[in-house]
Amino acid sequence: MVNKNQKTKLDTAQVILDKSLPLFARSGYAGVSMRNIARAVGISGAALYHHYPDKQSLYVATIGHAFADKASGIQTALDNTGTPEQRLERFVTNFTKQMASDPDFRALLHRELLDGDEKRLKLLAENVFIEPFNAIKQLAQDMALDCDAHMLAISMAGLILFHFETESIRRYLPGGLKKH
Amino acid sequence: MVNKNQKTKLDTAQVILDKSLPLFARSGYAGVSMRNIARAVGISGAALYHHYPDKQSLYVATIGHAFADKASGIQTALDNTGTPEQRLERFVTNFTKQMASDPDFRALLHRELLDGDEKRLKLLAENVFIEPFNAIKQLAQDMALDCDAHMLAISMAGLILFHFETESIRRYLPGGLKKH
DNA sequence: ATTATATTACTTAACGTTCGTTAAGGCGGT
DNA sequence: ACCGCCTTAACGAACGTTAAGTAATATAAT
Repeated sequence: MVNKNQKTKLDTAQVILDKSLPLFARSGYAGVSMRNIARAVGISGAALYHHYPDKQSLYVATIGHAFADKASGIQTALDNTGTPEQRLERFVTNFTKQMASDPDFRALLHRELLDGDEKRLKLLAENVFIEPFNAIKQLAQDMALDCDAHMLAISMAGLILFHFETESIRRYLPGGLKKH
Repeated sequence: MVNKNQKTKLDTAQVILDKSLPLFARSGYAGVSMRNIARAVGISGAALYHHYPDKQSLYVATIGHAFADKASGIQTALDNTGTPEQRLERFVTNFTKQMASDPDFRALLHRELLDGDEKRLKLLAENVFIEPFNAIKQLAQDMALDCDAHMLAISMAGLILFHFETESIRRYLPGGLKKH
């Protein structure tokens, strides 16, 4: 009989990923210790090494898990029904809602853009962003916009994400409160 | 006679700020040790404590110094000659050039938006960004745009900064190379 | 069915290193 | 003689990681 007990190795490994994600997102790689993560999971520090060989591997697995989750979420925002204008608006709305609902993912994304090495950035680009990126490029062509599609896609993401990134500081700049 | 020797306390304190800035920008607060900074400056670790009481104070002084520098730079990009359109284009050009020329400042800015506490963010907002922010809001009014001036100013900054932020990952997304 | 063996998932203790920080003192300029 | 600026040496704490052992479960042999 397999998995009679619920606490198999796979389960714990998943719990570790789920618990370490917000820690890494909030404090960054160097700001979170293995003992910290272990405490959040509810096991001893040494137990982490039965699931991941070292801290770096755990970190990579964590962002991999987070980005895989998001990639599937973003993909559902991409359907090809309706006029290009409708599709664009639907995508922007969905993308904005998804980013709004997950501050941890946003923080992790910004951290990776700051600190990620070539390998991780390439993985991130090819596994998460290439699909929505190409979808927006396609949209730009369908709407017969004459501007650079690459620039347009980046600009759209920037417009959305930067408003979240500056959320914490905009309270100190003159302007409104209810923006979404 | 004051300051006959070049190596006064003030000078060293400035050198410390200048040398620690790129370190903090590249690796973040927790990723840089006092001994690291000391080595970059060329003094012993203990000597740092003759200029700054602890690591946190040194970090705050570093970002304060970096942001004060940038604030004066941005201010020169704001003159009131010409039509609103000319002023806007001139400001965007200047702002973009300044951000392009200082990756360390950009990294430090993103890190502060991620990690800065209330006090530091407030300082940052009131000492660095309020002036260009208000200038853009004024521009929006002069050009009789009917959109929200607060949103517009944030969006403009986001459009510029996000392109730099994603510089490292755009190499892996289909699109051009020469963008500026 | 019972016993022996292996494996899994964890524990506490400890290792060597690096961390922020302090103590104590040297050395040149006033 | 004093003071500003620096040194080396050392402190305790926290770090990533490993060692050794335990209790429970699965597998296999009798």
